[in-house]
Amino acid sequence: MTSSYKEKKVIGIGIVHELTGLSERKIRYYEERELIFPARTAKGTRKYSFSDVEMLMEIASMREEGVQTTEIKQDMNKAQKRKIRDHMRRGQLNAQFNMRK
Amino acid sequence: MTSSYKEKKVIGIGIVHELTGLSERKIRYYEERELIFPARTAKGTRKYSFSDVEMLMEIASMREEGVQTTEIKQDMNKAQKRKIRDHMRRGQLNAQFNMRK
DNA sequence: CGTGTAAGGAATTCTGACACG
DNA sequence: CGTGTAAGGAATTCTGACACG
Repeated sequence: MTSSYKEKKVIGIGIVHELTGLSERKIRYYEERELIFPARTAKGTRKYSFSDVEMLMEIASMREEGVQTTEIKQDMNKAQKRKIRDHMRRGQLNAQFNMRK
Repeated sequence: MTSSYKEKKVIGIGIVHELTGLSERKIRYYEERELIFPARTAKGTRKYSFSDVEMLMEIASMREEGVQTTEIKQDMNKAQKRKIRDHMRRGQLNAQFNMRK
């Protein structure tokens, strides 16, 4: 059930700029590099979630350390795989648990 | 600590319209009647929180039942007082608890 | 590669008002 | 009282491009 406020794409780019301190140019560029995935309204304006905002802040600090967008993307993929692996392991444990009762 | 995503004023009126189904006219009118209190950006555009969105949905259903905005506001005040009363009672209990240990 | 900027258009939002009831 | 709408202006956002490096 991933329908929390944190994931809802409702924030305009102007507010994201205020929240993160990043220029709109940068925000759009990180999307182009596929580091974030805003939604679009019917007429094409971008909408971000609080999750996206947090990701942007992480991107910002990595960029400050000189990390390139490509590397950031690789890190994201690793983190994602770790998450899936953990998720599956938990599923297995639950399966075992259910077998026993 | 009321700094959760739910309270952050980051949503434009267009999205609030999509989320609630209310016309922008209605949304602005309920503000005029002091039922909701959006923030304003530096240049004057309204920003709402998820909390405001929820309140709007409650307002919407009360209006459908024919409840007038004035009455809705009174209900809000009652709910608010109840909240404060409960909050204080809890504070008292905590105080007593702390006395004993 | 990452980011700034000027350009022109399209979409958004704002206010005050008139309308109806 | 509650809500729609047309009006005109101001602010927002979008894309594609040129610039620098």
